[in-house]
Amino acid sequence: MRKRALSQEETRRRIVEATMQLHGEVGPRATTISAIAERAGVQRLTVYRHFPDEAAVFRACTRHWLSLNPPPDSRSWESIDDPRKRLRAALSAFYDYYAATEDMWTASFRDVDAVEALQEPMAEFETFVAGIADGLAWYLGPGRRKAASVAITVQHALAFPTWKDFQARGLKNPKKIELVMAWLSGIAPNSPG
Amino acid sequence: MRKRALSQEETRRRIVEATMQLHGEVGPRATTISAIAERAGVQRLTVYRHFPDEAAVFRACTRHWLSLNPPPDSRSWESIDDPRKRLRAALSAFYDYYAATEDMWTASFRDVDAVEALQEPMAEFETFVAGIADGLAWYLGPGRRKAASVAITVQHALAFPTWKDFQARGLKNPKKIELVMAWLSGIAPNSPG
DNA sequence: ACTTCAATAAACAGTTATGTTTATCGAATG
DNA sequence: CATTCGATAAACATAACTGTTTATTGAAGT
Repeated sequence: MRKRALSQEETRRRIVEATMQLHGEVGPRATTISAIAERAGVQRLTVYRHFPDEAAVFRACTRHWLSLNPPPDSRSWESIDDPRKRLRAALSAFYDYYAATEDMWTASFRDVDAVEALQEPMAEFETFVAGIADGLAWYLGPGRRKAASVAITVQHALAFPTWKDFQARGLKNPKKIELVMAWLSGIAPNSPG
Repeated sequence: MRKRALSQEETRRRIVEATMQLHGEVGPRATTISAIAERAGVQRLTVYRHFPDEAAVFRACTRHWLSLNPPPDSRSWESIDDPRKRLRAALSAFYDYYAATEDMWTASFRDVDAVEALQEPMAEFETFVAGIADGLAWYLGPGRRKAASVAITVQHALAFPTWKDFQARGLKNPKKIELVMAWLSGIAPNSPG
């Protein structure tokens, strides 16, 4: 059992790949098993042979897509001491990531309420982002009185819909970062860094 | 011809009302003619008798909903001379409006790409908001160098998705306004007002 | 009283999807 | 060379929804 298992893997891969494409193009909500089978060039029954139902395909798709498009790794900016430079680095990493993965995140945020299988990974991602934002905000070290505003601003700045709004208003990524930094200087003008 | 025309009007009203409810609850995309008929307590054929197709029902629904839920009127803050107080008043009006109409705007922003009949009114609303934002930003009178950042910040602040994000992060409306004002003080700290 | 016509009731044909069953093909495996 | 089994092919039953047709009912209009 070698070639057999390989070609089976290959079929499965084609199904997951087709699902990924459709999720990016029409969104998870409008992605049907029929369309997946057609796109993958297999029979509908073959999809059912590999996955019990739509939710299972979606889960496999999410896993695979995340392995191909890993979110920014906080280690890449943790070595930066200056809190403002560190925040810039993080914003830059996230905004580049969003620019490269815009279609999928647009579709996912739009469809998350309607597609049950999407809710857990999306909630996990939002928790991940919020955690990073809180860490970055903490190192900005504003007074206790302003900590909440700084944290919320950084959370808001790191969120995909905010990037998307900036993008729609014609801001390039560097300008987006400058804008967020300017906002923060209005809240905590005397913060270190 | 009196009672006849009235009861016909009444039937039409019930259809439009049912459509409005469904748009707020499940969104325009998932609102079917079958569901409208059922909700309105009429036969499906009766809906077709009043409206040629789904798009026509949606147009009538949009018109009626906007007449029941008119967006903020700029006249209510134009008399305020202080540009920052004026901005606060406008933000307050929009944020109260969004709080009162959250469901409909959430569904509309989510479904706009998928529902053709929604695109024109949504584009019109966004143009309306952007125009108000630009007016408010102009009166803040920042230097030429910072005018764009101020305008984009005010546009962003007045947009529904921004209100929604603040809301999801637990900010009450007054806090939302304070946050936006703090952001602006970071861009144009020496602006008049 | 008689007519008009808005709305009901019930069906039709067509589309698109789901999930399942049965039979067959054909290349990899032993 | 015979067998295994992943994939094909084609059908079935089920479910929603669209848009249309035909016939009927019953209150409003004259």
